[in-house]
Amino acid sequence: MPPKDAVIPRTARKTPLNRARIVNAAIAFADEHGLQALSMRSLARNLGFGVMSLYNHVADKDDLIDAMVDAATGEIDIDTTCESWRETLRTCLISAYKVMLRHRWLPKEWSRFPGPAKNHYHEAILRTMRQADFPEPLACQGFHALTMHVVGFALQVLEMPFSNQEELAALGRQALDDLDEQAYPYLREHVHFHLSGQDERNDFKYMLDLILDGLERELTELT
Amino acid sequence: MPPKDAVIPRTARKTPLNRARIVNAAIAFADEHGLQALSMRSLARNLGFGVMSLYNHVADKDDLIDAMVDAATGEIDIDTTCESWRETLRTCLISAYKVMLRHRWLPKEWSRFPGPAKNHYHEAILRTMRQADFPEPLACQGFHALTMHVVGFALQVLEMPFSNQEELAALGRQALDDLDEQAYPYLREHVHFHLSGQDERNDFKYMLDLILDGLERELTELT
DNA sequence: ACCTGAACACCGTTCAAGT
DNA sequence: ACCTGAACACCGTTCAAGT
Repeated sequence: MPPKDAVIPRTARKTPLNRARIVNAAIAFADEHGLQALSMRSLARNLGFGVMSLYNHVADKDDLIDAMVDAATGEIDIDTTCESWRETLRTCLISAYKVMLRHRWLPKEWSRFPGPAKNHYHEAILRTMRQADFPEPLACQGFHALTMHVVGFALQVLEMPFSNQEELAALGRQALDDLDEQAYPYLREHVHFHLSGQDERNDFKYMLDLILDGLERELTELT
Repeated sequence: MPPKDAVIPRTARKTPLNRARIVNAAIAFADEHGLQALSMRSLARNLGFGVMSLYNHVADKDDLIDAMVDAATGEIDIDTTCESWRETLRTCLISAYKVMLRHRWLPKEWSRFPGPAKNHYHEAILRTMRQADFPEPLACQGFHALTMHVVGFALQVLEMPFSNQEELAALGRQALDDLDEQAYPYLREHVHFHLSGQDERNDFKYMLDLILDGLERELTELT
């Protein structure tokens, strides 16, 4: 055991940097503090390196964010062992939705040039439908309806800046108080409806099943 | 007519700044160059004022962007003269979609704390359904399905960084070339399908009508 | 009331120099 | 091959001073 302040040989002082370490640290940082708080300088400090060290593994900040998006997208669980096309899509999309909630910065960055993980995810959805004999136009329509639902719903949920149930209630009442009764009676009713907890029909899975119902109906009508 | 370089009295040299002028200039700038190119300094230069003049009318950049979002949202046409709830919603949502395409930065900033114009827009949608005897849960579901479709579809369309048809084709072929045939056969097929122009089922209005169909069906089943 | 330049504390990134 | 500090050209915003 070396004494406390032994001089560690320069080369062994710290494990060397690499792309994956940088990307993971960036994701962890953005998960905790938000993507807009992520700077190259703070990230480097966090890793114990000078800023410019990052640029040996990453072209620029944009390249870093692209890599973050693809790494997070890779967390989507693609289970190919399900019995039906419906179950395959359901589990895959629910997993995608959970990834979006885990990485709250992801939905807004979703519309970047697709990396391999996103291609893999999209391929899986399309393959599932085409191999279940969806005609091409229906597969295309289903693809867009389903993928849009995931990111659209995530955006709509995350748009409210709270994390737990009490915060939601507090913010909801605040919103209610801010809304003029004369000008926005139906909006007030809507907020009140959400606060009352009767809106099970409006959660992610319920509306996902509605889309799947529609696809199933169209598919059986065709055969 | 004063000579070319007559000294204009200081007080009349330029029409004074105000919030609306700043917000409009910011919107025009963001429409042209993208929101990420908008800086307080460039905006002020554009208006012919010093940077700090802006802060007499705007709390900070965030306040400015909030104002931009609400001003753009105010461009949504809310027509209350339609004959049916269906036609009212249809025209309103198509108008909202067009606004999103006109201000390409808007969808990503949509999830900000709602201003009066957004409240007005949301109120109109909810009022239309409730006054057509939609029960509260169905109105809530329809509200979220419809509003999500507008911003979700806009995001998905704008995610492709081209503006005209030729660019689309060029970028599509590029995307095709980049996709490994072995790894992504179905994704290649999908891109090819879009390029072939057979995807009329996947435009904004077609899918909007699908949602409206679903709501109409549920409404008539209930009565 | 409205405008302003200087100054501050930050950015991302280039470059030339280190090992 | 990987790391680095100094420097550059930008940010948003505070402040104190002008009219």
